[in-house]
Amino acid sequence: MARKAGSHSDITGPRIQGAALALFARHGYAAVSMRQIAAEVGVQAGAIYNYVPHKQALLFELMRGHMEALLEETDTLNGGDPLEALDEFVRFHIHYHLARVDLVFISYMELRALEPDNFAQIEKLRSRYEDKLEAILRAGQGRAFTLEDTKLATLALIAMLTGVTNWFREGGRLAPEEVADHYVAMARRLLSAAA
Amino acid sequence: MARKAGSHSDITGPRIQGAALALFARHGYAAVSMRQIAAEVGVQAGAIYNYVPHKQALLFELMRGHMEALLEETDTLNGGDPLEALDEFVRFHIHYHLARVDLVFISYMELRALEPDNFAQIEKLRSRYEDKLEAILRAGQGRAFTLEDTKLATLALIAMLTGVTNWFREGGRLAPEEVADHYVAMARRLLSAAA
DNA sequence: CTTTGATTTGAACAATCGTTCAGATAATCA
DNA sequence: TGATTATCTGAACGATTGTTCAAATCAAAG
Repeated sequence: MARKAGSHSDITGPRIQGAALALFARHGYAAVSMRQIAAEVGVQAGAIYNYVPHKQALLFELMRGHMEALLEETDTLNGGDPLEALDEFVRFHIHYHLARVDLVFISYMELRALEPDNFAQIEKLRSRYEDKLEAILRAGQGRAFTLEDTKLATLALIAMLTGVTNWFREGGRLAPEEVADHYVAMARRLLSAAA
Repeated sequence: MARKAGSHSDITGPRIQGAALALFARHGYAAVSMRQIAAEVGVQAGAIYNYVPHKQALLFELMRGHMEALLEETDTLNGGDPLEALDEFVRFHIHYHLARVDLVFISYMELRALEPDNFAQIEKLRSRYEDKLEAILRAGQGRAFTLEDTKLATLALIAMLTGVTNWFREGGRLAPEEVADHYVAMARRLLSAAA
């Protein structure tokens, strides 16, 4: 037996990525074998190497794709005055992250598994995202917002917002929209923003 | 060669735990081998099994010890009125966690690596800790604090506080005491607490 | 100084790891 | 239809995994 009926790279390629994503999120990069990923797709381990040069690239491409899509999306945010920009950012962050819990999860948890060069690339993208929020806070500092330490507030806010992916469950007590509403309110309070 | 000069379980035991902690934190549980841990201690892999029945127990005992020590410490907090209790909790959390970044890190990151029974045990301990903060918020709800959703505020607060272990660096811009001051202020604002 | 018990080595185990590749089959194109 | 290309299998590779255990050596006790 060799090539399988109906086989096509446009189908198998994405399925490999999807299986890797799900398995990495559930068990961790190091704990998942190429054979497990292949089995999930219904293929032999060797077939994966038609799509990816090695296991590390499988992880790196997932992260890079996620971070770059995230940055691209944030570029479409309008902005307006600092208070409006904050609300918009918080709302976007919550919705975007809740729709991609697995990607968010591995992009944070598996940083250790990246080789140094790859790690540096991802870190650069991550800090570019943080900078966007920091710019909003800095623009409103002393006027729309009251904060002693902008950098610290940025980090605290991001941690608070991203933490939502840890406990949120589809079909739980709150819908994503309600969660976003609450976090907008909490973010405003955290920054002593005018109502 | 067999038993080594100066060997004693009171020394080797803790060193194995320490090496496991450091390596798990840096590379992740699944990515660390028993031989790496042994090498760090200066011993052969087989020697570890005089102290631990298997690799999983090495991780589990680290987590359990951490969570139980954490809970025991929080029992010594005085309390007072809700606002005082909040300040005290925040300050304790920051200091305690900053002094044990590796333990905090693995207790959060390696939950996936726990077998179901062990996971359930750790989760129970973790939720007991969260309950303590939630009780403080609930005690002050509508009076000392203004919050629409106590459970959500608890989770947001914990995420914000624990996030500090991700970026804090010894010898950085802020000392732990200053970090704690800022987080106390931010926590108060998040809950719209009276100054 | 002898005996007992604690501690470690070093080799071995079956299983699994990431990765390679020649050969086989299916899809596609002429 | 026949030739070409894309896709996958299945076996193999050396390395590494967690774990076990008899034998060896050291520490402690009598």
